[in-house]
Amino acid sequence: MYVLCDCNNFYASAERLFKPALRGLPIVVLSNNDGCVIARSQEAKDAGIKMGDPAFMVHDLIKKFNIQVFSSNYVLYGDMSERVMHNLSRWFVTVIPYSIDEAFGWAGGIMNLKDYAITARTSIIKNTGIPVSIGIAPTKTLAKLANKLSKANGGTLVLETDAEITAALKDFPIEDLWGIGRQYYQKLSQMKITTVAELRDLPELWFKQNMTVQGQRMWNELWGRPMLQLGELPPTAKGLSVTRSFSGYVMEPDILCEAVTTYASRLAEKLRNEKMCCQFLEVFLLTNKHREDHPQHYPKHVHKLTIASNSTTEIVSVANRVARMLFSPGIKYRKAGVIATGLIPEGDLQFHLFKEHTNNADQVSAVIDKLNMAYGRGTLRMASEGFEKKWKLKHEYLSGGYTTRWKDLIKVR
DNA sequence: TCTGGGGTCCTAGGACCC
DNA sequence: TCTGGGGTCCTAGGACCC
Repeated sequence: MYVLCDCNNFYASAERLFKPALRGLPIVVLSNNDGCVIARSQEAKDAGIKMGDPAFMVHDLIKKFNIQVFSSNYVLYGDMSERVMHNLSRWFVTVIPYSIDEAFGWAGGIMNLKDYAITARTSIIKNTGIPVSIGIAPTKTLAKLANKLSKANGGTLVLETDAEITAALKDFPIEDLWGIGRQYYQKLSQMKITTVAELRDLPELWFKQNMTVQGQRMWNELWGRPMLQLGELPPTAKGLSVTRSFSGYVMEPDILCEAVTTYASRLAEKLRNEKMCCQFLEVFLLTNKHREDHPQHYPKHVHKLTIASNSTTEIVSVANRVARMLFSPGIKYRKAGVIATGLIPEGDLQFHLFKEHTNNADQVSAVIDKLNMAYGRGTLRMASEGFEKKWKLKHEYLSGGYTTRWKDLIKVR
């Protein structure tokens, strides 16, 4: 049986955990740049704040209901996530994180699954302070569905028999099903299909023809036939990227390069963290797609590295060159990104037949990592990242690093 | 004025090969 | 009058996830 455990209102729950005075008050967490709402406590949902609402458009609601606003604090969420995952793996075997706030797992050979799920949930909540929900079923798709239903069922739900599964599908709205997004929802609505029970009764061929093989897999999973494996540990990423919006518009190549340098060096750090090198480096620029009155420009270029690399100096110099080439004067840029693909493990590096390989660049990177590990990120960095950082993200409502920074430790007394 | 960031998988179509 | 069949690789775009 597949298990899906997820954290309820994760970011909002994590913020509230370290500010107990906020218990019962509505909370929202904003995306990077304080752009839009990406997490809400139950109270904020009740107040009418929707997922993805731009912050400036819900300003009045925030005032009216005294909603507490936070910028996203990924250091805090990442650390809390690890704690939840760790606790979860004490109860279920092969726990595979699916996102920052949920994980799949396997439950085999357990006598009374329903009681077991309740005990596991209680323990995880007690140890982490984060409320979680647990769904268990014969396939991943059904486990996701059970998880969603569990929230109105005291936080756990086990679907074991065919009768239980059929009953669960009966009133389950298709738009809440894993794998049904906006487009498929619209298409199905036009066919007057509204519940998963109705969906499951369509012929298999329909899924293949209208929703590719992914839809076909979903259909089988709904009938209790597992098509999706738990996955490997750790799942090896296909690509890594760092992309950010600017706080304002960028129109000068030098400023743009400061930002791209910063993203590129973060990317190099991420690669080294994963012990991977990239063979390709893509750089892209973006204008504000919400403004129809501005000329739009979204150039991109993929550069093939002669030798795969994860060194800060190399990645930064390539990214900078490409960014300068893509830049076009008179355009108001809003966002830029650097993407590493063609990842290979550090150990499998293929050197150049005719070029001598020196590891100077790698030594520089090693020194950067060592100093930044000891004294904090950004202690040693590339000068081309600039000093003023006018383009830098907004983070007006950032909470503390309660679990990762000594000076932010909560004082009990 | 102000609208996130990081991913995955799949398909169609074009360019090319013999 | 009538112009094949079997591939590969790459890119763009569309759908989805949290």
